[in-house]
Order: sequence, then structure tokens, then C-alpha cells
Amino acid sequence: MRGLRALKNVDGTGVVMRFAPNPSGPLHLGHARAAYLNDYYVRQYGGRYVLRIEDTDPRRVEPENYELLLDDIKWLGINITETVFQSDRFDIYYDYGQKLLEIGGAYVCTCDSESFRELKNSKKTCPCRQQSIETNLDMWKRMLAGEFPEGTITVRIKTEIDHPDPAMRDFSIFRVVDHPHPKIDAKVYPMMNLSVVIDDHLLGVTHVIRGKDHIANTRRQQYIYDYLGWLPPEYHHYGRMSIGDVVLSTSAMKEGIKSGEYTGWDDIHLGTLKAIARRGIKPEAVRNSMIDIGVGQTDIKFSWENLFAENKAIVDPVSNRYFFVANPVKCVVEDAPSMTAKALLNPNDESKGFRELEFDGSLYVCKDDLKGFSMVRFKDLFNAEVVETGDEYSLKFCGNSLEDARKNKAPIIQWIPVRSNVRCTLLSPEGRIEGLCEEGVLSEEDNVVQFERVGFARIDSVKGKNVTAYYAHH
RNA sequence: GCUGAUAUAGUGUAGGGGCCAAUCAUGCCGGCCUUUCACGCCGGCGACUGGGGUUCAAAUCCCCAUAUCAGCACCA
Repeated sequence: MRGLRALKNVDGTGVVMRFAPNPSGPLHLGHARAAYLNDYYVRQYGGRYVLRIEDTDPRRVEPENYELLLDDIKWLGINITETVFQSDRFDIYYDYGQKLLEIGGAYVCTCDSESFRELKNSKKTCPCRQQSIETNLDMWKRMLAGEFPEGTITVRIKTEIDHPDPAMRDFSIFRVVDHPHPKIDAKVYPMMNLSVVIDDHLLGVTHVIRGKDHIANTRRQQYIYDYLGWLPPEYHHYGRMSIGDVVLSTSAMKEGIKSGEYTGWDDIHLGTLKAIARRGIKPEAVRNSMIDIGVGQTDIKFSWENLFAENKAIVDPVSNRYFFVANPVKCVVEDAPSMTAKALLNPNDESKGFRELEFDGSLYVCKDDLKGFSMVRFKDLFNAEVVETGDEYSLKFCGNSLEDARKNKAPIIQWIPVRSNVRCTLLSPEGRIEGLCEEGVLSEEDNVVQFERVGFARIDSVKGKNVTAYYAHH
């Protein structure tokens, strides 16, 4: 796998990077990109990797999400060296908020958001901006004391009200939220741009890699760095990544789970890490895909195809092989001797041994595999003539020379013993296939196996003699 | 509307004035290998958004157009 471009401004002590999700739901592929790109550089240069839980919006924080998040981090396998919760740091934010007010870099604003927006859009200051520092500090004190209801007051950074970019004009850094927070008792909440600057500085973050949706925030945050006399880290903003074929929006996922449309956060129609793990995708494959995509600012479409190729490279050398027959029909093979087929569990690694499949005169096969052929070879067994009469097929033994099979262009097809077999449901986002598989699959729960000629699949559950598998990729 | 960014094969990516009739991966097609799946190997297909300009020389620098994306929240 090719690496990423070198970072500038790296000294001998390495880098300090951060991954900063907010606990509003489980992590998905979009998060994986940020997590792995930052992780790459920490591995490359050494240093620290801070996991910062950005739980400063009580309306979007649910207690169970903290755990979901930590679970996902573990699955990703990134080198987190320390974890901080922003909800533990409100006193720090308040201190610096006060400082910004004291030095006149911020002011308390009681305009309602709509009228402020109108003023801002026409490059006009609001009356609150002219207040004295003393007034600001007094209102700040009353704000912290809980004297103002939600929506009536905010603290703004003084920028240039006539800045050509409307996004820069006097943005907000504190607000009042009247909603319980699962971890703390607070009324005044810092806005992201404030808490992020303070934390990045105090935690010593040297480089930030994040999506381009934050590019305006980077410019806004520069005002705070300037007021506090701090130097910002080095930023890189990657482009938007659209991910097709799966549901990503937290609200849509929640609704779907509630209505029963999805089975849970790991439903394979979702783009969560839990879902792709369930589909047999390994974290290393996701990592390789994300590093391959890199930090470019171009907007891209996420390629499942490329991810599957990465996953195959990981899973192919170690996955045991088994036969799976979809929509099986039982067939007698005339004149065939009883015999036992021996097949390597993994042809790459003979030490893994064999599986044995017993043939006693009849077998299960998929009709579609017989259609249009006058001869087939049952893999690891023998060749058979096929006579098609209407919708029925009759089979007749015709030797076990592989050479014959090749000469006659007989397809090599999978089969399942009549005496020992297991019902197997193979699920994919497109639907389900019912079939039979070898008994050996019973011991493969949670493993990725290769159903020969079908593809790789993760054995999701084994219940008695029933197996449920999730299709990963060909 | 304002501000900012981006544009290389189906997809992702390299290349930042001459070494580019453009890299690598993936995909697709054909062949080989093979105690049969998958892998691997060999060959092929396929791209610099458009128009100007600068230059001896432009995928690369500049301008314009077009397209796409992001921000303009008391979310992150």
C-alpha cells in the first residue's frame, strides 16, 4: 500500500494528532477515514493520538453512544494514546471564555438569531457589540448563573463585521442549552470553535486532518488563536466522500431501527462499522482503502469494489474453503461408486488439513449448474454425464479423470453430501439465498470462509444445524 | 446571493514546466498456471472538464467559462 504525503512541521518528538467524533451514534465509514488518516501519521512519525469525545451538544448525546463509540474505536485498531471528554473540561472553556471577554475579543449578545443574521448579512453590527467590557463580564456571570433561558443570549467573537466571507462575521462561541446532559450539569455550552481551539492548544495537537466542511471553521478559529496569542496546528482538509448503497444518516438509521426496517446498528444495509464488520470486512481492509484514498481535496465516491479487493487480499490466504449449494436438488448419479472426497480446507496451507465429503450414490446440486451442459465434474469427486429432459436432469457416472473433464469443457461444480449437510442462509444487502453447506461450517462461527465459486462470507450464527452467513464479496 | 475549494481512465490514486503519446491499484476482456475455489502470472482496454494566455516547451503556471462540493447555525 502506498503511503501518504509527508507532513511539514514535524520535529523530533513526533506529532500529536486527534480523532474527535461526537457521540451521536456509532461510527461509520466516513469516520473511519479521519480515524485512519490521522492514525497513519502517528504511526509514521511517532507521538500521541488523542481521542477527543466532543459531547458539547446535549441534544445529540445519548449515554449508550459513548460505549458504541469506544467499541468502534477498538475495532478500528487505531493507536489511541489518550482519551478526553469535552464534558469534563467545561471549567477550562469558561475560563478562556471569560478571558476573551476581558480582553475585548468577545462580547455577550442578546439579539435573537434571526435579527442578528439580518444585520450580519448586511454587514451591520448589532447593538450588543458596543457594550463595555464590564457589562459583558456582568452578563457572562449572570449567564453562567443560569439567569438567561435558552435562545436569548450568546457570546460572540469579534471579527470584522464587514468581512467579505459572511461565515467569518462575529461567530458564536457559547450558548445556553436547556436540556439535560448525561454526564454533567450545565446550562452554558461552548460552541465547537471555542472548545476545539482550547483543546487543540492545551493538548499540544500539532496537525489536524479533517474534512473540508471544516475549512471555514479553521479560518474562524484563527481569530481565537490570535486573541489568545497561540499558534494554530497545521491543517489539512480532505474532500467530501460520498458512500453509495448504504444508509449513513444517524436519524435515518435510528428511525429504521425503531420501525423494524433494520435489525440494529449492525444491519447490513447501514454504513456503520458494525455493519461492515458483520459483512466480513476486516478493519485492515478499511484502513488500506482509506490510506489509498488519502487526503486529497477532491470530492470522491467511495468504492466498495476497491474495499472488497483489499479485503480479499487479507481474507483469501486464511479462509477455509467449503461447498455451498444454492437451491439444492437431490440427484442420483447412476453407476457411480460410493467414495469419499478429500479436499483441502485451504489450498494455500496444506497444514490446515482436509475435509471429507462422503458420496453414497446421490448428492445435492444446484440445477443452474447443470443447465446447458452435457458433462459436469463434481469438484474433488468425479465426472458425470448430464441428460436434460425438460426441467429434469439425470446424471450418469463417467469416470474421474480431470483431464477428461477439461477436454469436454465440463464445468467444475460444487455438491453437498446427502447424509451430512447443514442448512445455510446466505444474506446480502440484495436479499437472501437458501442453500446447503458442508457440516464443517458449523465450527466456523464468526469466521470468514470461502464458499467456493460463490464468494467469501462471514458465518454470522450457528444454531443447531442451521447456519446464517453474510455474503462479503466474490 | 456572498466566501472558499476542487476538476487525471468506470472507480480510487501518482505526477506541481521538458524524463508524460501520463503512474499504480481496482475493474473489465483475452491467455497461462492449477489436485479442480480463490490466488498468482502474461497481454489488452481505458483519463489530463472546455477555451484563451505565458513559454522554445503546459496535465503541471495565469485568466475566463463550466461543473461539483463546502461554509454563511445559539450542530459538530
